[in-house]
Amino acid sequence: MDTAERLVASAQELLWERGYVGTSPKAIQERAGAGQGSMYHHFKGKPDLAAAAMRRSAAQLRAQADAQLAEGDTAVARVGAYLMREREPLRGCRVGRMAMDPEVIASDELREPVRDTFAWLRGRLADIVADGIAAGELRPEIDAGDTAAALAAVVQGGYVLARAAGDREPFDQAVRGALGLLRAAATDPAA
Amino acid sequence: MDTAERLVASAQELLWERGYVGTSPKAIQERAGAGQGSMYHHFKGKPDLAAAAMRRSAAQLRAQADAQLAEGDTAVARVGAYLMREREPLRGCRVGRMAMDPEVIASDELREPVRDTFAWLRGRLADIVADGIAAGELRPEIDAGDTAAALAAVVQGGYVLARAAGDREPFDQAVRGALGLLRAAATDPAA
DNA sequence: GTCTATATGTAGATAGAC
DNA sequence: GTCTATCTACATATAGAC
Repeated sequence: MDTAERLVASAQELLWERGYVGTSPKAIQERAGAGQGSMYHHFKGKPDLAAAAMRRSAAQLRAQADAQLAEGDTAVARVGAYLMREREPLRGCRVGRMAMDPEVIASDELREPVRDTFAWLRGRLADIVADGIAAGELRPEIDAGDTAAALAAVVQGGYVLARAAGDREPFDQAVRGALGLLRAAATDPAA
Repeated sequence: MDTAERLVASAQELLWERGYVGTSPKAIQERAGAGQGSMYHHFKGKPDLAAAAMRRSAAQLRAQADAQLAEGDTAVARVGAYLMREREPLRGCRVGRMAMDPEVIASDELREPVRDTFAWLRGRLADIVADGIAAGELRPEIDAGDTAAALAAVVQGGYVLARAAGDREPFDQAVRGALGLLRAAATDPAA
């Protein structure tokens, strides 16, 4: 891995752990084993490096989610594969975390990967729920877009609950609870 | 409002907007119209003032939620009153936001009000869902604790989605979606 | 490409006068 | 109780040598 790659990887880790405001160029350099001059040679400054790191994290998260959402043959199974995937709730979401940062939200360039990631995720989930309704698996009373937003929100909010508790259990409860509610919305809840 | 109160109120606002790491003592003083010496006279330092501000915000949030959760006579109505209450999704949750801050999570004193707030909220929601199941309003297949965690998570995650999008709509979709799923878990979904 | 030197501002606090 | 002075460290760069 060359220096520029190490800087991006270090920035990804630190942004995940400490957010944008809490991450200094110096800390990134130290973690990457690179000097000041080196960082400013490869990147224009902190916002530039952070944007590269966030685009990378967003792409990785999307690839991961894409694989999980393809697992299973029913809507409930596919959503379940996404919800129940192995996570580290106490670390939070490396993309969602950025949405709470005022400087990220204030900058179009920094907010873009975050916005696109969740817009894409909600769209994918909405398609799966809509397919489930069309196939007669899910009750037609539920709205596909609203349900998709709720499912995406449960994961993001689960991170908040787990970190607040200092314990992963609330996260696990939240995703189990969401899946339980989705099963209740099936035309045959016993399935 | 005396100086100490103004300092706490200013700290509450800034912690909400910028988080713990992003809030400086100087910024708090300026917003409160107080000098350095004044702040260090009333509080031991930034962590001490922040802890006071967070306890205040936690108490206010809890009082608000307590009122909403008492509205209505069925479980679905009470949860609905809580979910659909007027909020400002783009500002995020002033308590939940703190859970993403590494320095808050690392300090027992700072994390305490956040932990207690969500433990209390999940408990209240779980009681309401359990009552709904006991009354025959909600299907017994759903777990009260898991469902409560999912409902609390939807609100917190809704903030993330709205801020990511730069638009309140995903928040509104998420709470509507959660309520729709809860209605589907009613023994009489048409009600 | 990487290094060291330098610069300006802020973070977070202490000391002591008033 | 509040003010001003002072302090050490860090944030975020730029300049120019190697």
